[in-house]
Amino acid sequence: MTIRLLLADDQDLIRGALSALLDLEDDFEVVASVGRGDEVADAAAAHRPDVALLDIEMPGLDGLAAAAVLAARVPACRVVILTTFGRAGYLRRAMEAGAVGFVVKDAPPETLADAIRRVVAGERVVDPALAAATLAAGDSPLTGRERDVLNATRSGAGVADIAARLYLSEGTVRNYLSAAIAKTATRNRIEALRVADERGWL
Amino acid sequence: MTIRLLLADDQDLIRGALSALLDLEDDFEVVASVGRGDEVADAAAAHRPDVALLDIEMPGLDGLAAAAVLAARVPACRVVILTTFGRAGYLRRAMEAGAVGFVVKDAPPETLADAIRRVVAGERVVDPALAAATLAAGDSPLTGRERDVLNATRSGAGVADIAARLYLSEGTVRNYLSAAIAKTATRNRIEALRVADERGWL
DNA sequence: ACTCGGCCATGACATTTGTCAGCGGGGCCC
DNA sequence: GGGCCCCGCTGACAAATGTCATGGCCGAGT
Repeated sequence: MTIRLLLADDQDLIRGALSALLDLEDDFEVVASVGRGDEVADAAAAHRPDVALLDIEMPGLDGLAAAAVLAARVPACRVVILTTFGRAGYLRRAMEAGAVGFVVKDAPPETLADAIRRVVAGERVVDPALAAATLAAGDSPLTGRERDVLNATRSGAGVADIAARLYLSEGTVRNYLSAAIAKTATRNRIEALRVADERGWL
Repeated sequence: MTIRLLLADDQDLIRGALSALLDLEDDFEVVASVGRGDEVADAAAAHRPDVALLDIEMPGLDGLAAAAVLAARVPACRVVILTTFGRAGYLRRAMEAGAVGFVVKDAPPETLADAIRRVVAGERVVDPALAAATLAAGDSPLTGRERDVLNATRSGAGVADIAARLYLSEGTVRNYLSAAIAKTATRNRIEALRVADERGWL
């Protein structure tokens, strides 16, 4: 019985290469391959893969969101997240989105095939080290608004810009920023953003 | 006549996948595969590849530096940079380092094989759009110190920290930062860092 | 009913950051 | 020698940022 796969990654070359790699295995068949998150669900509905391999960074819809849509629309299809970054927050969010596997791109090549087979067998597959890190990072102490404001900081915008974009007063924005800085135990917004990012508190 | 290839990418899975992809071509043979920049030159010396495919982000030595070393130690080996980011500065630096090809990872899969063959034939291969962007970005107007200070900003450190790290007065640091902000036509250090990054002014 | 927490805001304050003008020293090139 | 530019510094000022106290409005839980 061959395992039908869907591949989603925004980098064409990587997608092609992964496809080539997976095709080397006799029991795998790549039945669909897309480059945007918002094409995942349609492709899965059309081709009925057993497993969807989703990258996180994708245009349209990120892999985590795509996983959630997929779980709702094509529940028979198991989701494995395949990403560059073994960030704690990604893993947590992937699990919440219904993924059953999580593989980082610097794992040895056999890992992927192995993970796919185990997922099909009903197991959950996660790198143990990453799982530990995720637990260590704990839940995000940031409130929704604090997250919003921190995220808006990413572009380098000033308080005024953020306030405008979020329809808040400037003072409020500064307050949230201050709270975020306190909770991350840093000394300014950019450090706060960096550690919140690392901890997956986004 | 088969073309001998060396593959350097820090992500095992990607390296394996690319290897699989390239092996599909009858005239290619992957003779070496490494995961660190500082292993490139030795591997090339040992296996005498015709073409080295180097990723930029690598531990030990980045792909650009590795290209320079390779050009000096194994001049017969042509260098193709294979990277995620089609950033103007990368291309410029790649060319300065002696690379003859530059392929981005979201190019269509055939592009890579094509680029390799053309490089072997003596051509230079660069995405035209990227080449144009690189010319548009122009040479860096930043002075050495301005670069240093901007780079130190990356971690999110404040003026005082940067001054300490660079053995400068705080006022001087602020002046350089101000100059960098002016030259990038932005409004604060973090925007300045972002655009300088994009333009390859590092 | 009461409390707690998130949300949004204000005002006041200290600190940091960005800008500007100006100084001296050195290297390079005409 | 005289320009020119980079380097490094200072001092002064305006603007942005971070902190704190305080208040009101909600919804969820006890």
